[in-house]
Amino acid sequence: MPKPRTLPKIIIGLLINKGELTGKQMLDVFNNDLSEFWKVSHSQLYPELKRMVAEKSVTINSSRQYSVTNLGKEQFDQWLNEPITFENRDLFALKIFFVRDGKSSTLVSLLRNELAVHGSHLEHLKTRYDVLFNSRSQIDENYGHYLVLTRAISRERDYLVWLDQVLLLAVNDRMLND
Amino acid sequence: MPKPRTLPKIIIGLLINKGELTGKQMLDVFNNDLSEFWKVSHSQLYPELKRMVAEKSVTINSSRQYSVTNLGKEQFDQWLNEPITFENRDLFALKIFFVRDGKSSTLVSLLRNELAVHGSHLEHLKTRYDVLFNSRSQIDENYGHYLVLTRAISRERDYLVWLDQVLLLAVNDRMLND
DNA sequence: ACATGCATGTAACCAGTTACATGATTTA
DNA sequence: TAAATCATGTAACTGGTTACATGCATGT
Repeated sequence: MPKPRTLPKIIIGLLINKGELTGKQMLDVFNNDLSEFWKVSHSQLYPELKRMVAEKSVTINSSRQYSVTNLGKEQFDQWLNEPITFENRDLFALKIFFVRDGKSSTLVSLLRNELAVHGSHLEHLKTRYDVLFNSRSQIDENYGHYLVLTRAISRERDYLVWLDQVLLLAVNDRMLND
Repeated sequence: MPKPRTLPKIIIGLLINKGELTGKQMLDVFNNDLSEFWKVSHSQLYPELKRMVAEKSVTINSSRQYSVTNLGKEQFDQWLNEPITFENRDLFALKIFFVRDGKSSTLVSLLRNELAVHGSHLEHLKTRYDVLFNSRSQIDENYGHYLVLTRAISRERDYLVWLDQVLLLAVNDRMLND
């Protein structure tokens, strides 16, 4: 089966958060707010919007502004709740981008899942490091490989710290407002 | 003009570092050593290898092992020395993967360039943060956006620290052996 | 010799880019 | 109203994926 399309979901997410938007306004969000994690060119966006109008997940009004339909909202909710696996992991940044409420339960479960996925990934990387680079000569003889592996480990460590912080905040906020 | 193909360069880089390799052996390197930064499926690799044989950047022997030609080496050297810009930045991890010598001048200049590129990118992100999120309400009202921006900033900070460390080591090693 | 598993090969399809083309709006 | 700029639209191409197909080895 073909892999699920994520661009439509992002478009709907934007419309849910920001209301009516033109294509250009969406492009601005993509290029300013989301560009670290997702890129969209206008030649990709406009045909996609046409398709989505045809599929009735969005509507377009006379001044070329798009709005999300109930069908679109359902599709988005379903997408948001699909579990993120290691292979899908790039979807995480997109999904949290659409979180409006810092103490939403969706955010907490997204964070917990992400922590689990990347925690075990870091373990895997550390194991590989111990196997491959436990002596100076192994490092010297595969220096490039050593570099990219240390980079990956450092990156994952930093990511986990960040995830932990955000999760802690979210959980505290939820407790305070119970 | 079409965007330059990088897969052939990676293949040549592997062959330069490891000598004769079969397709399967290359796939193993991709999936074990390089998977954090580049993915290749076998159905992409084999046709590419055929193309490269036709273009005479590699040769194949009777036991299906590939070797790099002088032409291939030239192409690789040229690619390695092409400057990396902000748009190209994902090439950095690939290029350093092929660095054999921890005190090579190529490594040092790659690192310096990467520091410059990501240093200014971090500045840009921090500026955006200051503009967008200087009050609690701005954070609360765009929490998802706040999250991805803090994530990007943290990631860049960690990356710069790592780059600094590696550069320091490389420079020290070069001085000691002068 | 055949069965099983692994390596290699190929074809159809899709997402995303580049390049080009048209509409619309602003400004001189 | 001409020109210029910006927004929208479209077509061709390509890198990469999925799915399917063939070769080749190894063990029984």
